[in-house]
Amino acid sequence: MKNLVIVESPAKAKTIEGFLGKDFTVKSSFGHIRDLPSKQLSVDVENNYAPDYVIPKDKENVVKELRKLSKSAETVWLASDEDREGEAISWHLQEALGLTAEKTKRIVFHEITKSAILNAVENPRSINVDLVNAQQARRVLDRLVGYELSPVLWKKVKPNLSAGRVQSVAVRLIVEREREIEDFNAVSSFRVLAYFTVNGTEFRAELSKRFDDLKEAKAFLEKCNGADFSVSDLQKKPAKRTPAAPFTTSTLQQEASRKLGFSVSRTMRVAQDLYEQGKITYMRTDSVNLSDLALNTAKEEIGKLYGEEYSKTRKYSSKSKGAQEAHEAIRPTYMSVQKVDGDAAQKRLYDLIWKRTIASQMADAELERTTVTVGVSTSDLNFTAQGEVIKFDGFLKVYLEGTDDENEEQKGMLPDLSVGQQLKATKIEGIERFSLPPARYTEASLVRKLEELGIGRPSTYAPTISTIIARNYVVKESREGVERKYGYLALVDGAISEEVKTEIAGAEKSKLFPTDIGKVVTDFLVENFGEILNYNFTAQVEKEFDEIAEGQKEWTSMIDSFYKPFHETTVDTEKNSKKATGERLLGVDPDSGRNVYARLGRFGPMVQIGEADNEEKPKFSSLRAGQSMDDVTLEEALDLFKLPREIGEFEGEKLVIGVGKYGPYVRHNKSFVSIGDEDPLSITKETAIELIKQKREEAHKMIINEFQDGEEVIQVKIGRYGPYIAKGRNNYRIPKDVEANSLSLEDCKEIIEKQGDRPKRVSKRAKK
DNA sequence: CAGTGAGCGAGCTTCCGCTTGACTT
Repeated sequence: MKNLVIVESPAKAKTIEGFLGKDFTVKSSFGHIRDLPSKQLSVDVENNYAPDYVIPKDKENVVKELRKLSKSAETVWLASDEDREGEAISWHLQEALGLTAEKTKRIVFHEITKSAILNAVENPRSINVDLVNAQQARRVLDRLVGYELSPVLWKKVKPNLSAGRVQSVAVRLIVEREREIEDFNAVSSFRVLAYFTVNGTEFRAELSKRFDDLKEAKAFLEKCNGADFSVSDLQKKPAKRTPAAPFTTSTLQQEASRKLGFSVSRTMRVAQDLYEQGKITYMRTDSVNLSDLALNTAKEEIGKLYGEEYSKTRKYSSKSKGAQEAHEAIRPTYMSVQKVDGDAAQKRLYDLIWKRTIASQMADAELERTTVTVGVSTSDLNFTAQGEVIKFDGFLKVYLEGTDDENEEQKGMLPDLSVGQQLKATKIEGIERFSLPPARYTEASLVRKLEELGIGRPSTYAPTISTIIARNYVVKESREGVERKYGYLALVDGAISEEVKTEIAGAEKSKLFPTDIGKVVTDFLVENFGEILNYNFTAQVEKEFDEIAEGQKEWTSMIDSFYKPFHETTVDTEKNSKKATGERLLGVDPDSGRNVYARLGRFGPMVQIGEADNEEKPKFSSLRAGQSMDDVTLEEALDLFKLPREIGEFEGEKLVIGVGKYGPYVRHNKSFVSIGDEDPLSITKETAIELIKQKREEAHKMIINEFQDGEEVIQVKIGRYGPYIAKGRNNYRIPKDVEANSLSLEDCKEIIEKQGDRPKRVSKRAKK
């Protein structure tokens, strides 16, 4: 073999191999091939921060193969991405494969086109050690922060917690937003709207002033009664709209969330599928740049589909802070492919990417914006209305970026009007409106905020969200709003009516809420490790990484000046700070006269009666799902101690209501049945029995077939992942090509036999 | 799988960024 080319992604390897011809073998490293082992710190803080890199288990085979191939190759071309991480990947490859400088060449390209790759091969260089060192600094800093902070949390808050440069700031954003919302006081005011009809077209105008209360609004409506309305001013102004830049990872996640309702991880999964099928370019990128080839084919396509006048070639440049620009923007591989085969999600996401990319290369939309002012004969106040007419649709023909602002109103067309024209108001309304608290984060808007702060990378946005949810710092939830009353006035046909209407306020769909744990951990970290929790921390260290990359700074001395004071703080905090429990005194238990607290315990949020250092031991109870340490009342806390309770007998066995790890339940003869939304304090015996019967029926429905095999029972059942065979405590997969309904006892035994002696399924508790 | 929360102490947990599959009851 003459040439071995190593890239990061296997899909990329396949494409490039086609460009390079048969003298080149192209292989993938599947990302990083060496890393710090996760079991230990693996950074020698006594010895100039020497990192201890190892080849992880799941990369052993990759490295083995690359080592073999590189031995027989004349030249090894390291073609990982041209950013900090990519440079480090090349360096680790060189080290791990034992490559000599003579036979190794480093090449880079930003777009996967034949000319870009051939050009890269013509211009090889050697590995940029400064850039590698910047990556080592990044890696070592993250390890030191994560692996020194997390153990402090285990000691001072709760085991199994984690902290890090990225995740802890993400949680802080959510915690602080929640507190802004909690502290928010809605102010109401009266908005006045007038409806006019001209030549059969109705339009709505809003009074330039809002009134503080109903009385003022009513007084104004009384003035309007019998007044004359006329157009006092009419302004027409041309305006234009410009298309959004092509997709990056972050903007794709935001648009897929707004328009398709995809979670951040779903978007990435579907995009990965499209990428592997060669339909789109790489999906983890912070670049908005399009290759010349893409610009040209987009232009061609737009001309063909919509006409030359719709085309406008635009080059975009990134403005985001940490952008490293190793790839192109996310775009269709072939601009001429308007639709793809695949499942619905793939089709929809591709459609979004195609439209966004095409629109980014289209002409501005030209509009005419009209503002009309309507005077009132009995008042100095005016009504105004805005209308918009599209003169040339331009990119709007294809695509308009979504918005997160739920209150944005669509501007429609206004009828033809002239100054001085008399108008007749068909209706004038006074509506009480409330100011809105800041919006809670969605997954996608959190990603946007993190990107804005330069925190995290395209490959980590989705995993970061998974982590903070897995640690139970944050929950993604929908919550029902509450009914709110608002005042409403209407002036119609010379009479003013007054009403109190109701609306639903504060409803949330798939938003991120902090948990009690998230709040306690954030408060603890902000108090003790303010530097790292600072929103600018990443930006600051990034600046230093850049200096290292430019050869102006030594990476170990940068780490040293960070680590020395940081380590001292961790030691000091471990020694001197009290346990962080978020304890709150709720009041006094009337039965015992002892204090009742809400606090965070080893197993999560709980309430406690009495103190630990008292003679009488304290009593404890976990909070229930939906309850929070911040707002649980004394009464609710005392209710928690009323469980478990007996509510009667059924089939000669006791019925006991309790609340466990998986929510409220009724226990009957060793079996547990979830009671769902029923209140465990008031559920009746009849309801409980009904639920038990339902559960029995459902369990019965799961059984497709049942065989007696001597002493044992073998069942064919239908579960979440399709049909399976159950014997004793063990479950067995049914091969894909087998019809579950037609399985005989012999068939089942054969399948069980084949899958063999699997380890007996044991509960986690039993293992312990 | 429906408990636990004091104290004792062993042994466990943990980061961010680069990449894909294997596997699920």
